This record gives sequence, C-alpha cells and structure tokens, in this order.
Amino acid sequence: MKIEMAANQLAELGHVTRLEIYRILVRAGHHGLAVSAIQEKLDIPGSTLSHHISRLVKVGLLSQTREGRVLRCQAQYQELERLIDFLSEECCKGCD
Amino acid sequence: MKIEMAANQLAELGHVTRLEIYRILVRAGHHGLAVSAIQEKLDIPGSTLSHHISRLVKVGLLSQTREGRVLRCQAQYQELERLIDFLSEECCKGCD
DNA sequence: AATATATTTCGATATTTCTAGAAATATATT
DNA sequence: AATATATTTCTAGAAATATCGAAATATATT
Repeated sequence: MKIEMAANQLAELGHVTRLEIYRILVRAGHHGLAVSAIQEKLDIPGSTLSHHISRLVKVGLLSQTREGRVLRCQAQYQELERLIDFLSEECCKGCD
Repeated sequence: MKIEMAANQLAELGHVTRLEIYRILVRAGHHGLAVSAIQEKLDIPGSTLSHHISRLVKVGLLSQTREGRVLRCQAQYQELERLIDFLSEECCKGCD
C-alpha cells in the first residue's frame, strides 16, 4: 500500500463520527446496514451522515449497494487488513 | 480504548508527513531516532517537523527522551497495538 | 401521474489544520 | 560568559474540513 493511500484512510477514520459509522459496519458483518439504520443508531442529520459515509466510500473503506430505495453500506474488510499490515510492516526492524 | 482516543490517534496518523515520521520510528526500533536524524530523512523545516512530532507525542504514539542537546523520539509500540486491537474488535460479529 | 420514502447535493458559515519564518529556549563547548 | 547546536514556540495567512438546512434526485407505491 502506498503511504498516501494509508494516510487518506487513516485520516477518514480519524473523526469520531466516521469512526463510529465504520465500527458499526465492521461489527455488522458483510451484509452491512442501510444508511437509515446507521442514522437511527447515531442520531445525526442525514446530510451530515451522507457526507461522512461518502468520504469513507471514497477511500475504499466502505462500499454501497442499492436495494430499491435503500442504500446498504458494507465495511471493506480487506482494506482494513491492508491498512493494518501497512502500519505493522517492518515493525521494529532495527530493534535493540 | 475509548473511541475518542482511537479517533485522535488515527487523525494524527492520517497525514502523509506525520505518517512518514511515525513509520520511520516504527522501523527504527525501541531506541528511536533524534529529531535531527528524522529531519535529514525528510528534508522539511524544523518548525514544521517539530509541530508534527509534538502532535504524535500528544496522542501517545511517540515518546521523547532528552540526551543532552539531542531529543530522541521513540514509537510507542503498545499504543499501536491497542489501536489495531480497537479497529479489529468484534470484527464481523454479525457475519453472514 | 401523484405522493411517499430514502438519500444526496448544494450552499454557507464556523472551525481547524498546515506551513514555515522569526524569535525563544535548552544544553553543550570554549 | 560567550558562542554554537538542537529544538520548540509564536504568529499568521492559506487551505481544508465540519455541520446542517434546504433543495434536488432516485426509487417505490397508490
């Protein structure tokens, strides 16, 4: 993973509301949750929620699939894995 | 780990220069590196470097120890571990 | 086609962050 | 004490981000 990509993903996770959204979806499993279900859990305006979700989608941490009127959001687990691998890479290579 | 703490740490890592600093120190091992050594690797003004380092220190991802005129910076590995644990926690609890 | 539901886009304001030069501080050396 | 080295703090302008109401869009239902 390129460092710019890692920094972008970390920055998006580095906001309490977005991290809450992300964690809810990580816990929810591959099937994910509808935007409306997330909104019920968080109690924030739709426009704000939509803004945060779209940022997480943009950096690849979430995906969305439409089911009729409902948009379902899913955590992209393999991206989290790649990000964690990046952070751990060559950890302590020059340890004493 | 509280979510506010995790978000703060992620936000600080979510900046290319800071992530570079942090990765250099993660690779460097427990002994760490002097601020001046980091500056040589990155080629940025001292004030900018100092600003970024102090932000990483503030959220506990780095520590600093003075050795005479030199300030040595170290990655706080256990904080990274805690952060990664937070991100992975209850991962896919409701998987289908 | 009209209406209802779900979600996003727009727009505007408030706040935060980034950057780096200049000045200040801390320690070491002479 | 004077000077040199290492690093931080101060400052301020530019850029980015956060928030949310209003309007727009997409789909479903009647």
